Amino acid sequence: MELRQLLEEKSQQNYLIYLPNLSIDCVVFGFYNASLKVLAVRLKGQSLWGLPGGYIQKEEDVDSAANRILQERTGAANIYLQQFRVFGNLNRSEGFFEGYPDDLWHKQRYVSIGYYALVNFSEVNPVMDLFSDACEWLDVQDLPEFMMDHRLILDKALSALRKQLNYKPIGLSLLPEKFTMPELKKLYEIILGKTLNRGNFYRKILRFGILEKLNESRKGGAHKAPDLYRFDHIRYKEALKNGLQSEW
Amino acid sequence: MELRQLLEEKSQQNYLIYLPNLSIDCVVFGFYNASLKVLAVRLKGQSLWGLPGGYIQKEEDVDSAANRILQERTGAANIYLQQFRVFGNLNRSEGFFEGYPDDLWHKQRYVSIGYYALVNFSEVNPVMDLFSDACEWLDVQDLPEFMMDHRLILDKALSALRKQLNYKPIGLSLLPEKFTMPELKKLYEIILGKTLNRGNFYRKILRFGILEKLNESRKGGAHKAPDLYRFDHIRYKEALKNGLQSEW
DNA sequence: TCAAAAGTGTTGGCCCTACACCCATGC
DNA sequence: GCATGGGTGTAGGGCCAACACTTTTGA
Repeated sequence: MELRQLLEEKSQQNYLIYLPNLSIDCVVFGFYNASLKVLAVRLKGQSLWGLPGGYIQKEEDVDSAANRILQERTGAANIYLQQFRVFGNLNRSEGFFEGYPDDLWHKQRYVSIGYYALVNFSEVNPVMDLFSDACEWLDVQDLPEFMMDHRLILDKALSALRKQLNYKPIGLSLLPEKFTMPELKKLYEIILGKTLNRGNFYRKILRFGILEKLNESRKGGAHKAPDLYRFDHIRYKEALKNGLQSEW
Repeated sequence: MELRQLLEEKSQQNYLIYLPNLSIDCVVFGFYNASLKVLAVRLKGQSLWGLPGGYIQKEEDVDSAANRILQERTGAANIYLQQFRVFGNLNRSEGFFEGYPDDLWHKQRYVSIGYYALVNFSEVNPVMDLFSDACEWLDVQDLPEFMMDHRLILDKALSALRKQLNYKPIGLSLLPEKFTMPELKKLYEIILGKTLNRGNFYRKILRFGILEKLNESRKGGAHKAPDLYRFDHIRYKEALKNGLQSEW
């Protein structure tokens, strides 16, 4: 079915179910093949990509709404989800639904609450919905054009994530159960957008005391087999709560 | 006039002017008499205090709305204003307008966008509005009970501010033009909730390179007269943009 | 002259940088 | 063996905490 017809059919119903003028946009990060990925959707018949998003039910907490929206898209529950910013400029979706009737639900002015999520790539199955004809992982290093201000939202999410590296551990939600130091280092490097010194990274990460070294190594690749680690979940959660870095 | 009558009169009008279900709450910090203050209002005939807040006009950016609301309350423009979090729980104002008609504007479910502001205490004149019978500075160390979830919002603002100390300079908006090191140290101590070592604080702050030492001292107090400093605005703004502390 | 506050000096330890050096592996 | 990447060692500098010392002021 065509997008226009679908939107107009849903429009009336949405006014009854959801809070008006409010939306949620999710920036879902995954890590795969030594690169950072973002979940993106493409509306039927459109060329531009967008972030997965949705609306808040009239009788639903905002955080619950974000969780629900994410679960619909990924099939995964209990995802690490972090509200990071509100996008409330008047003109942020200007002209996007031009030609559609003015009372169309989707043509409202939206104040959007931005969340970012960190997920284990292999546990996620991107799910399309009625309005989209694509829901895929895109590489953060090589992004196509996005609709409305979704590229801005993505950039702000990345910079919020980058800030978080300075006082919280990361990786438990993004990496598989077992991983190597070079993989963890690569993750940091991609988020930060710069290369790090190997030895110094090893020592700094180990000093955090959130890693457990396993008696195994990742065989099979060329060259020396790197040691495998996993996170100590208890210490990791403590570090999440108490913060890592030097404070006043 | 009584609160109820006032609210009911404004109610209809508000539906025309503002976006429904959305509000803004401002945590306005000031520094005076060696203690941290917060601007609070009290609704007519109510015992509990609340944060100054307001609504977003249908044709207004969210950030502009926050600025407008603050200017109405403080008379000051160009205030340092920072969005820090959305409060979107369903039950956050539960029962507050019990007994009022269900279609009252103020009885809606609100998703509130939290901002904190840093202002120069002496440049602010707290302004009451129609609905309140008090608008005052309260001491952060000695707070009364607040309505709804406003105490939570205040606490989250403080902790956001505390986090900001780790990567941004502070003080330009809170202190007078000229100030002493003990005053700046006191400001940090109050925000952080702990005492700092004098010598180490001096050196660390000076190393930031955002202070200019003046050839004056604050005479008049007992004991040795402390040197006066002021911020180098150019370097201060650079530090605000680039961040201060150690990063990856 | 004395107490209290402001300002400066000093010491040891830790972390950070940079780089060098080994080790393991596939070709 | 050799190139490549993984893991560890090390030397120098800077920041940090803690504490001691000096200076300045009003009473």
